[in-house]
Amino acid sequence: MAGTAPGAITVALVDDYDVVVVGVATMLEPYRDRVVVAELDTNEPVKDVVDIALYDSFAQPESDHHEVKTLIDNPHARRVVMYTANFHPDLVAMAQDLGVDGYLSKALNARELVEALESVHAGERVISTPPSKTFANSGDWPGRSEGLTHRESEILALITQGKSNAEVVALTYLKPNTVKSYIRGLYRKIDVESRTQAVLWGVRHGFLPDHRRIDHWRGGP
Amino acid sequence: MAGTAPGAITVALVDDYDVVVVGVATMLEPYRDRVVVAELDTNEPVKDVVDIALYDSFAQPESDHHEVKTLIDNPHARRVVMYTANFHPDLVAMAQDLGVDGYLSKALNARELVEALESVHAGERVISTPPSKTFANSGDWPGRSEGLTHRESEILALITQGKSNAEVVALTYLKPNTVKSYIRGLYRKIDVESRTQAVLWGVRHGFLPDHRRIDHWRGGP
DNA sequence: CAAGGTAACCCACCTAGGGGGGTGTAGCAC
DNA sequence: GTGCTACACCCCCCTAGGTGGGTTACCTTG
Repeated sequence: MAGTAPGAITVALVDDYDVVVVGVATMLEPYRDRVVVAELDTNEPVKDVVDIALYDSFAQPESDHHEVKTLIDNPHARRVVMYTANFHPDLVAMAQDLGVDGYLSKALNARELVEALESVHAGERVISTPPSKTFANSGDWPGRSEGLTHRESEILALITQGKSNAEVVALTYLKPNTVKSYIRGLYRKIDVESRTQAVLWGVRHGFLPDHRRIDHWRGGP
Repeated sequence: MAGTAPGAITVALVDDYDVVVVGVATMLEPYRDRVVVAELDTNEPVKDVVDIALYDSFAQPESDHHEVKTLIDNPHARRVVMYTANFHPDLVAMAQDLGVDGYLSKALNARELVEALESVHAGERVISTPPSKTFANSGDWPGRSEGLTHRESEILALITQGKSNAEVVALTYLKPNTVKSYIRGLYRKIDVESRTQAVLWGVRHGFLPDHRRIDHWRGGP
């Protein structure tokens, strides 16, 4: 990262997909005097202590709170903030129980996100209100340029990881029929007629995780 | 390719999988004074005229005779020989109707293969007798080192190309139940529990075609 | 304001795919 | 010979996955 602004909040983006990480980083770029993305090179072990670890929930076992727990227990991150589009009550409750310092919506625009991060940094616990608006300005995700929505991409990512419908249901907190609807929709968009073909499309379009986000937070240096 | 032996038969190996091509080439290496693999760099267009194009049927639309037709029509190959493990009567008949100069079994060992190629080169039409022995000494195929049999690999390759069971049946001239048996067997061997996971295993283990074998035979220079 | 997109959900229906067993052949190794 | 494996085939059974229709609600855009 280029010259760290003195006094700026340092943030580590935690996500398995480089596109997503880069997307959020780009979104925050204009505010680099207030928020600096310190940990972008996600394949390197965590070197320094950051002010905030921003855990992006894209295509991730959202019910798997181990990862968030790992972050919270890790002294390299002073605060831990969830950054998600999913506001299922169970998820919000779980995150708060774990002790996250923020639960921020992907519907926030860059300015709002920066403000929320500053509040968290100041010691506040910030919980976004459930969104119900689109994530048009919330970074990037694989498949976006091909016309897939955030949700569709998320589900395709899970499928491309070899997950079954039942697993996708468990991970997204959606209903089985809803998951099926999304799958059908995305099949049409990417022009395939089976799950295996969708997986192949996925691996060719960056839907395989580029790394395991949490690895370098486990057993630090 | 190293120094071409004068008088040796030149052979082009036609297959989508580099491992397979390399495997056959290695098998023929000891006989380089009699048979020289001239077209190994499969991503290059066909430069010269070869004596024989050896069409390896691994994981290929075997019913799709367009490819063989393309070879036969191409002046860069003096003779066209099928090299296959599949001796379904329809396939043999089809190949002969198309006018192939040989239909050779993968069960042949290197010496036998060389002799057969020499016979073809001399003007004979050589049709191997149905094998009913294993292909232990017939080159290489993806997944071999992981303990998959030739058939299992072939079917996994087709699945990894996004084919349905019905398509695999059509392509291999096997019965639906047989295909299912193989699939179940290979799931156990590679330790997966769904088709999508098998596809992912496949892409990670070289089951995606490295190129389209027939491309450089179409519309030559 | 209407139209269009997105999100979340619902139902009934059907078949492809996967799980469990089984048969017989042949060749290879001991 | 006995055992082992590869190959090819068979049966029944069941559920995951895929298809074709919906609904409601919200927000954005023309």
